[in-house]
Amino acid sequence: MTTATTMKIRARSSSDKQIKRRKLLDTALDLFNRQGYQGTSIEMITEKAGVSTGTFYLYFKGKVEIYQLLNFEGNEILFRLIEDAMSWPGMTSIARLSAIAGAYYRYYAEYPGYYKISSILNIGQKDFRRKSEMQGQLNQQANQILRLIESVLQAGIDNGELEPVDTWQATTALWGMLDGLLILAEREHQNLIIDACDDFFKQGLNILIHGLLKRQDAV
Amino acid sequence: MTTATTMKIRARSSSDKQIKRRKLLDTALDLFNRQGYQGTSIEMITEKAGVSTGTFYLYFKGKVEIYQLLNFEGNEILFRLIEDAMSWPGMTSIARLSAIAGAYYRYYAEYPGYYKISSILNIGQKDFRRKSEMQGQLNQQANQILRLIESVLQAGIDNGELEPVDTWQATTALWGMLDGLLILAEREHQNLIIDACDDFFKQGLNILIHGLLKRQDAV
Amino acid sequence: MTTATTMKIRARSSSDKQIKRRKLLDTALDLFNRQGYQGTSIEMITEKAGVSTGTFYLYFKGKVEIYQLLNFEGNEILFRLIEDAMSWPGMTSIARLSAIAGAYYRYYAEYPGYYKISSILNIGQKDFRRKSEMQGQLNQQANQILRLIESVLQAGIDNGELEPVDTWQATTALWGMLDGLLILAEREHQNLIIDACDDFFKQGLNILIHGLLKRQDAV
Amino acid sequence: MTTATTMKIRARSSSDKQIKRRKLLDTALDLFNRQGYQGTSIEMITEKAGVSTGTFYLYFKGKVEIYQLLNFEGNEILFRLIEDAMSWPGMTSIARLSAIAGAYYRYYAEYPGYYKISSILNIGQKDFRRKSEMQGQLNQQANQILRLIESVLQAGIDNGELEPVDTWQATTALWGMLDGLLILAEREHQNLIIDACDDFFKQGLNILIHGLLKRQDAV
DNA sequence: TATGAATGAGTTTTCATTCAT
DNA sequence: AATGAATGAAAACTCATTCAT
Repeated sequence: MTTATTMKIRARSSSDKQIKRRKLLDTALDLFNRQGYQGTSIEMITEKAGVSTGTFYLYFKGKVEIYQLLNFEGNEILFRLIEDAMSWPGMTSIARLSAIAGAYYRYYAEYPGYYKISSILNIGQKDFRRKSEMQGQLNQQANQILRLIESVLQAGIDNGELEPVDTWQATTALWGMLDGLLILAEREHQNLIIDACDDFFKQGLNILIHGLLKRQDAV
Repeated sequence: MTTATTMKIRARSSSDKQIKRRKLLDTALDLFNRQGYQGTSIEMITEKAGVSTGTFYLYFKGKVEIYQLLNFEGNEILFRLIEDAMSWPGMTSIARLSAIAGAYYRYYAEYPGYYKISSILNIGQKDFRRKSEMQGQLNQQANQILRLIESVLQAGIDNGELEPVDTWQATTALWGMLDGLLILAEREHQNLIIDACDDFFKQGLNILIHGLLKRQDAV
Repeated sequence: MTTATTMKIRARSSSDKQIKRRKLLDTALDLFNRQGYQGTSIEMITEKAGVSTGTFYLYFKGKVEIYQLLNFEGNEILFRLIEDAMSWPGMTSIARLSAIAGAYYRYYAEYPGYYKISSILNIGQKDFRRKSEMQGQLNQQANQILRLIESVLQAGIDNGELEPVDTWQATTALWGMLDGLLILAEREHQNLIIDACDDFFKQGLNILIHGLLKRQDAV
Repeated sequence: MTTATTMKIRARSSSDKQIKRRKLLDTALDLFNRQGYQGTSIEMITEKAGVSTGTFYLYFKGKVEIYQLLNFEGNEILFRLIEDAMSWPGMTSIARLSAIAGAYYRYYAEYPGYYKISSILNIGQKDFRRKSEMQGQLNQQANQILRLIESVLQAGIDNGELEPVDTWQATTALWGMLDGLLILAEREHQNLIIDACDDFFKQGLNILIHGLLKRQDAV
């Protein structure tokens, strides 16, 4: 029993395990962002996290799983940010939509690592052919968010703030636009065309919301 | 003695070579769409195209090159569609914007393969670190399109149709939104939530354009 | 539970690893000798060594590295043989030169594998263009040997045994001649012309040394 | 029959063929020197020589053959140089040996391309396993040269100029030494240690010949 | 639990040679 | 005689995953 000093400490308690697991997740997130999914090997992750290759497989089924778990986490963060932004009573629907957009932007700005792996990176679809149980969960999460927005739009229509549009269409439109703005922002940012991301996003949102306001003319 | 279109024919004339080249490009496009970039091997492409491995390298420098060439082609198609859509004299700026969006939608609907490899797929960034000569061209192409839109917006502002907004911001906003809509459409389409893509896209655009029209109120 | 020397054993201890590493080095040396550098593939080495392809890369960076390591080892053996041969006190310079030659011959005779890869084989220069860190070390080793000989010649001149010739020229001459003799011996040996290599080498050396002795007439 | 202007001219006459053949040989020699044997592809040779890939195989059986033919040519040149150097009547044996060495040096200095492919470059032996008919001829040539030297030594011994040594041993010794000197010269030349190759070679030869002169003492 | 050596299928790419034209 | 498109068997190297310890 004299190995204590040099050997790596085993995760005896459940919290030790959690710490190790977290470390692996964080390291993977960082590397997926920097090197891409394909460009990140398990060995890179484990080495940087200070564990052995084999240990990785004690915590995760494989490379795909850890990637999907990170996406899951990201979606949860985003969902919570959006919920928080909408939780103040007495907001108008427009203000709520604005808050949702703001939350998405915060997610993009404050959790770029999570944002980027879901939107920018993409995996050779082959990897996902089989293990799709979690993929289902991921889609569910995305849907939850959309449903939240839809409910806000519905409320806005109900109280006369907004035009009576098809709520699901308007929801996807809104979300798609926000998404598109961020993707473009990200893309152009790298090309140094956009510097003030913040403004860029607000301006886009502004135009969009005006389009939803009542008293608009048809094309 | 007509060789017709059967395989295993030696490409003697330059047009034979063009046909073979096209076959390879088309096959690659198909596979990139189905399996992703990383998930598609040279062998898959050549086997499906009915040529040997070596032949591939007779026509292309490597996997990266064929991928970039396909992107280039896609961008060209899109650019031409947009130009065509705008080429009618006597259109209002609003109508022109509408036409641009319509062209983008047509691109998405009629050339889904091209659309998908540029927007949906993404490559392990590593592969593109070095060979960036063509990458430069690709960025230029994307820019050309944005500049086109910007000029339309500017014209709309000049003739009083549109609010005097920052044209570059509005351009990126518009494009980003269109992009985002299509991405979402694509994503949701797979989940079978959206069936009438067409309507969905039009509705989104409608909302957007109203936001740009004059006489809008500020948030 | 002694694992003995059977294959397919996991190298747990560091000495196990050393054994496996050695096995790979020895196998490579053998194959380089028999098939040449280009004619030897990694697969040949690993198959003969009883490990998988991947294992090779666990121990060496690549084919070039293992080749250079073998050259390095060979040079070290030669250097040690020469040092040993000269280490007896009270030898005349002539005797020392003779001992050096003898050591070189021993190297040729007892470590033919090492001898051959450095002198006979040659690599497609392309492979060595870049990775030259070790190549530098290899050149240094070769130089060390030449400097050793030079010092012996200098001593011989200083004590009047030898003609006062340019020591560096004489050194390279001596070494080149030894080298040439062995190369010819090797070449002819394959053609079965020379059987008594030993004598052949001694005779050559004899002639050479007489040329260096004092009291010689000029041509 | 209107293709005359643009098409490449066919080798109608036998001399046309010879010219094309020579061009291929010369180009190959140049490239083998610069890129090494493995580093030179048939395509490189044909492109530089201005013919098509297929044409190469009209003139040569393959890559190995052209390499061996070049070696053959080189040996012939060397043999003729040596013959020429010895052809003057009334030379002493010592002078003849000196002349042979000079001829070898001239070969090295004036036909470096030929010299280098035979001594410095080497081929993965695998390539030579089968096609050894020509290899036999090459060995014969080398032998011819050695026999020539042997006859000179014999004459020198017969007329009392030289010690009565074993002529074959002395021959191989002499030749091996010359060879070794040039190899070292070449090697060190690249490392910039030797600048005056000429002197270096003469000095080595000088030492050697003195060793063969009569009235030498035994070791 | 934890390790990390071992695996081997899989990938991109090269090139001597062939053969239809 | 000449072409050059086509071939396909290598080759070097990678890496997710396994499993003996």
